[in-house]
Amino acid sequence: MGVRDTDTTLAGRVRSADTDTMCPERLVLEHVTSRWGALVLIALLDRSYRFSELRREIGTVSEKMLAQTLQTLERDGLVHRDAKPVIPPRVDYSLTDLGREAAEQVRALSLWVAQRMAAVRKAREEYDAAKA
Amino acid sequence: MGVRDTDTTLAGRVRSADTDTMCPERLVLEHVTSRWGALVLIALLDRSYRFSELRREIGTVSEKMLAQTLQTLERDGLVHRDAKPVIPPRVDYSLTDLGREAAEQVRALSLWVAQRMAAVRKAREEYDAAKA
DNA sequence: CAGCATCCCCATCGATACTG
DNA sequence: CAGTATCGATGGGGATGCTG
Repeated sequence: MGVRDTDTTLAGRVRSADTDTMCPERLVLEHVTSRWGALVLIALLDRSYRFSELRREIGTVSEKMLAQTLQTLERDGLVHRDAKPVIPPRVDYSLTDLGREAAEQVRALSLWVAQRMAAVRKAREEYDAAKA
Repeated sequence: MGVRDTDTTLAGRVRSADTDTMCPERLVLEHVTSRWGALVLIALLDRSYRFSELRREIGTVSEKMLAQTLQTLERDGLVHRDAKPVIPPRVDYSLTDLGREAAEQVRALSLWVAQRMAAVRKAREEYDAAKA
């Protein structure tokens, strides 16, 4: 998940020039369904979180990826960042109205996957069996 | 994403997947929201497609990635592959009932993104302006 | 036509160290 | 506490060539 779209590398220029394959809608879809993006959005549906709280809640995300994910979601207007001017620093993250809409969609999709997981597993077994 | 009673949120599920790569739910979510997976599912909502038709319809997908995507979706029980024993080969791809459910979720998410794209763009401009 | 096999680049992500 | 900076390896995926 790229934080900046103004990247001047060769790959970046090629990609941003190719609006057919990497349309902006696709990028947003990627931001909300990406590994950490989805987990962050779903977590924030419950309540707001501080940075480290979120990190513990998700459990396996690196500091770097969490920061990057939150910045991307904030830039898209899905997450609100509230940095309080205190020592030690305290930053609260919450969903915007837009972000709540996105998070609910993502949660619905996640719940669907969970509900249908048994069917998927069965399909896989049959597929693998038919191959052998 | 599945919620076990002993673990109300996300951390435990991801953590328990450390033995492998990630939890199976996450993998399925990735299959249906991946770049080519989402496009394939949405295309197949309209009608069944032959391999090359699908390739032209999506426009920028490589042969390799389309084949790979279709196999993954077929293995998950979302896509049905109908290979007719004729020369030259003819293979039709269509959605299973399970796949149709997934495709509708993905389409809903895509439509939401499209609808809210203006708001996202505005949020980005404000974010970028505030940074400069 | 509908793929599979191979090579290889480089973007993504984890790990580590550092800072206000 | 809440990040930023840097580096290395891992693997996704495009390009190409071949097959039934």
